[in-house]
Amino acid sequence: MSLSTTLIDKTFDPSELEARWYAHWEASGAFRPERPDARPYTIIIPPPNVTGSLHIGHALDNTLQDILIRYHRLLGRDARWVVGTDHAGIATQMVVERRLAEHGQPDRKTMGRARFLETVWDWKAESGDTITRQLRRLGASCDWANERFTMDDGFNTAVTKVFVQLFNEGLLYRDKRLVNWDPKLGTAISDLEVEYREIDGHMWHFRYPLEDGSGYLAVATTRPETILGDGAVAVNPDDPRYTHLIGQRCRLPLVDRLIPIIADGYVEADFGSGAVKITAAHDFNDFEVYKRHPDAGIPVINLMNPDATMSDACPPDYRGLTREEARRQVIADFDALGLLDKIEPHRHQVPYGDRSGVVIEPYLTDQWYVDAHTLAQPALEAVRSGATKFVPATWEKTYFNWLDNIQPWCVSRQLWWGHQIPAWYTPDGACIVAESEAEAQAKAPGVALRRDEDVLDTWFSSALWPFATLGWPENTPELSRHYPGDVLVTGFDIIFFWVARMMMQGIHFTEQPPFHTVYCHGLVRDAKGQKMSKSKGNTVDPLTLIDKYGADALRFTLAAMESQGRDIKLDEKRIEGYRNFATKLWNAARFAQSNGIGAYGTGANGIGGQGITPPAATHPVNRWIIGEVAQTVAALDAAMAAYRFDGFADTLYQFVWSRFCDWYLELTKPLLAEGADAALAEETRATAGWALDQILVMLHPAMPFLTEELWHKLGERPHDLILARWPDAASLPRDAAASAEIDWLIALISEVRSARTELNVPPSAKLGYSVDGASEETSARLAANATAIERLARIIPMEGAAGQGGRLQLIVNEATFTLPLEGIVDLAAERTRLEKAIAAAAKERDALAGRLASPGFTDKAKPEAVEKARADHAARTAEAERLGAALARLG
RNA sequence: GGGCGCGUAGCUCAGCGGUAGAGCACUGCCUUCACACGGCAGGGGUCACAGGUUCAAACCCUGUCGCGCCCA
Repeated sequence: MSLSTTLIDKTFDPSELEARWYAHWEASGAFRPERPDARPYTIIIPPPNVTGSLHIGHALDNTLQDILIRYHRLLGRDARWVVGTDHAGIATQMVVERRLAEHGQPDRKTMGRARFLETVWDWKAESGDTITRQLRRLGASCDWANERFTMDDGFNTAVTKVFVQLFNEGLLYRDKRLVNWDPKLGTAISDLEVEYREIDGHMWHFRYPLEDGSGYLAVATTRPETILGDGAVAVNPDDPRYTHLIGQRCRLPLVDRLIPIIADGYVEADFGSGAVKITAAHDFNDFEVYKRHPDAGIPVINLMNPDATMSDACPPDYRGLTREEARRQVIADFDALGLLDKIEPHRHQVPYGDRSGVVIEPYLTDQWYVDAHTLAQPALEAVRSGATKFVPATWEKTYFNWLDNIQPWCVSRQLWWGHQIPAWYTPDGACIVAESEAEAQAKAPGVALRRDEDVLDTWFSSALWPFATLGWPENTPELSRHYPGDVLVTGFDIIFFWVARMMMQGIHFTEQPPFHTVYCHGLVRDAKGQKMSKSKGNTVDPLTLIDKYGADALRFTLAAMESQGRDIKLDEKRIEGYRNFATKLWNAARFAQSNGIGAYGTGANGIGGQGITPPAATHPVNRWIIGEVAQTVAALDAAMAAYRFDGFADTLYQFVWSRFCDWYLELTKPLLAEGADAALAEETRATAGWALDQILVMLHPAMPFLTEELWHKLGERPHDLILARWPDAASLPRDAAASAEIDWLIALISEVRSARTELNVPPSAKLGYSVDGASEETSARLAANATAIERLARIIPMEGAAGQGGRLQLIVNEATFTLPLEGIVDLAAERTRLEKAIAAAAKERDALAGRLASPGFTDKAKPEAVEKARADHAARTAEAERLGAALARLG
């Protein structure tokens, strides 16, 4: 591609230039320039699912990260955005299994583990670059050259080492506990993968005959099928209805088993019948009760097979039935025995697998657990001490709450796709944990070993992402340079998944928290505020939006709407508006180019195009815009330091459109016109070129494509914009006198325009004016800015005083401007206009007077506030007086 | 049941102690030599409600009402 300067086209086509620039940046290594002496700046991407595709939440998350990375790269930091994808165990395995079914191929079990895994790797190879391609469309300037994957060899080494070390430290162990079992997927799943749905169910009341034949105990349950596994009945110790039964036994119908009646505070007397069946193997609460009563002899009976059909532990009649069939059968059998007391409608929470959509079964199995409670303590301390900060800080509470109550973390999954657990079993059931089979074998010479078939929870490996991506467990230069990272940018909904686990493992294995800041953004919702979901059909595809409006417009929209974690209601109108903004800048650059304004410091003077130091401008408008740039840079720096992406975008929007385009370009048109002072024109072209360059740099983090294109269109450059230098606010000159003059000029022009419109003066009519009470400074300014005033306000000075007829009068500071409008102006309309202005000034004057007179204000308020009130009061008083005089002159 | 957050212009949202802001939408005018994806000007808010603190409250405190989310 040619980087030579060319004329800027009349139309701006985002798609063409986006593809061109992205390829160029990536090929030229611009995403990670060699900066060995610079301070590192590191962001670790929350790795997207390798077989997923980019949704609008990713677009937000990665836009924010890219803005941070590009900003810091422009600041000269050794910026690195570590990128890669997650193998996403369950999700990916499900996708592949579904594809096999769709294509009529043998299922997983039929084809066997080895062939199935080959199929998954094939699928990963085929579809795995979809999401990374989409990230590129967005403009994400990641370090692709070092892309990682949570199942690559290096990761496998890291995962194995972590597993073995935690095991050796006693922080990882095998245990038989209840897990959330997904009978459809045939695996344990995380608490976080369980969603509770409100279901209209029933509360069945059954009669359990007392052992001594003295009657029945009514037991209420929502899950009759688990009666077959009951090991006890519990009542509240303070429930007078049942105290006499505590310690007795009752006979479990259908099973004909005697079970104890125990007392436990967990039972609520006024819920159900006040007597709760205890099925330790199928209910989390019941399991806790069981553990609290070790002497009660409560049996733990696993009623189900892994697919949730009834197991051989049930009486013969129920074996092989599904959960649902068993429920119906149990109810019918109780009814037949006359032991069904009553059925009440009952709305309750039922756990469902968020991926499989089936009811989750609390299920007693052998699994591997991590002692999360122990690992959580340093992770909590890191945030308490401020070593890691949440932005906004309110999310710390969520983090604390979750880690404070964390349970042992079940890390084994009955899947094939994932890191296989490095544990081997001897024929007599002994378990050997080792980094390799050879090592395991060495510990048990001559014994046949069988490897644990299960794999690790995806989050077990994701937790290592911030350091394993940098080469850990090797002590690589990359690791020492880029770890810990600077900021993790993620949705608040993922604090439990990502943040907490990365903090726990990061601190345990590297002794440092993996990032000093966690920025949590909100969810992207549709324009009505509904959460987007495929089932609702209200999702928006970021790629479609990019096609329609350009990546820059989408990025800018997401940044502008991101205000510290609040959810974003995405309205396409907003994107359209920022597309218009991009077009505005494009046209401004086109205008600049047609006026001989180009890359600052290139061409004849050839300073090299760095454009850091502004030209030594003499004209107030040029000195003013340099000061405005300085102010803008400072505001942008402050916004970035505070992670205020909305403030960053808004500052740019206002500066580019409302300052640079609306005023600077308009005010300098006369200075560039034919016949204007040549030296001044040259100065103005230089200043405009410089200011435009700074705009491109400042806007680049948010709109990288458009700005890079214009950067090159405007002149020969020694380097791409992506590698330019961010302006230094402190070193830019600010001229208070020039600012005051231009502010005055803008106020004057605005006053005139406003009055003209109000009095229906035709826009084309050029009016004469005279001025009274003008200070020397104002007179000088009027003379110096005569051309701009004529052009933008369409008024020219006239000889002599105004006559007695119709006239338009306006006040700017101390001066009164009179525009005779004999026959044109409607006297009544002008009177109304002046009266309105007087009323406004008087209202403020009186309010200020009231405040100044009120007791306490002058001695209790801050001196600055008092001073400002006095100054404002004086100004409003004078304004009202001058307007009053003007009204009097109308006659 | 516990916790968090939100109610500011028609819409979407900033502002969080010193005279109410932005974008979009709306109204009027403008085929002005960068841009109609534009220019100029304008209308529109008792900042949910009720108390309190303060010289001063959209902003701090308490309560009420309405909405949302998370955890159990």
